Amino acid sequence: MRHVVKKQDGGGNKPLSEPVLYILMSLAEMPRHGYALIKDIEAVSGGRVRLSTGTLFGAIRRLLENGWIQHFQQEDTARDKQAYRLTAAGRKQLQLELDRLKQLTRTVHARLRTRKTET
Amino acid sequence: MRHVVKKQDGGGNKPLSEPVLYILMSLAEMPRHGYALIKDIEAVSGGRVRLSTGTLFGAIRRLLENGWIQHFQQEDTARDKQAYRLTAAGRKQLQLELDRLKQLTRTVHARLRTRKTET
DNA sequence: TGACGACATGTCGCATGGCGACATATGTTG
DNA sequence: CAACATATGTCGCCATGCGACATGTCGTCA
Repeated sequence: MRHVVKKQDGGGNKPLSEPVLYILMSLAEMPRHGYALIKDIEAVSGGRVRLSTGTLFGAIRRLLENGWIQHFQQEDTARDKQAYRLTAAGRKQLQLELDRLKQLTRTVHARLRTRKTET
Repeated sequence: MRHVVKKQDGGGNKPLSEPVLYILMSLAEMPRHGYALIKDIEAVSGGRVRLSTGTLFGAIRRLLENGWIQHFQQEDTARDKQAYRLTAAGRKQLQLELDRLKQLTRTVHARLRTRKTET
């Protein structure tokens, strides 16, 4: 008997993880498939963020379940490429995260200079 | 026989978790004990971030091991309060995280407006 | 032609970490 | 004294990150 309570996030309080944030960010520009995401994220982060496929496809599955991204059919779908695109909900989440990030940055910045005690 | 390879982070590439970031931020202002951290973080985040003690003391233990914070003796140590203070290393990490955050914010901001395809 | 590297998608299992629930004790106040 | 805030800590579940492995295609170059 295990009532596994779905941790459904109604309020949307928890911060996005770095992989998720980068994926949404990448898709905000244009639809991409998995491998392209890895390459783009590596490029846009200056080589610092390199997603492993384990991370990527796990995150993609959850994002699809969330409805933050969805499958996207490209006209020139050459091979087995499955592109994804950001949904309106996903874009909204990204915007919210950006706001959170800005707020956080301001707060940290302030705290780093308001040192009250010298040691 | 399990040679558990210490994931010692030489480069310092991974982002700080939200709890850790807030703890360092709070201690950047002044030394505090555990309970005071919880209260301060809740206040400074506008009530959004409420650390559970499970999260807090786990994080504190790791931060002590890292050498990013250390015990701090208050003169008026009334009871069993154990205060912590940020070390130079911890302050440096917080500064690095701030830089990372600023960079990230800029990038996300840019991507959210450079939409290349309309759907 | 065969080998190699880039492209592309996916699974598995381990370690880490967040967090709710619980346990305990003291100080404060109506 | 009852109730609540202060204060510190543990335990166990579960979600997630991520390296390792598996598999297949495509282009190209010796």
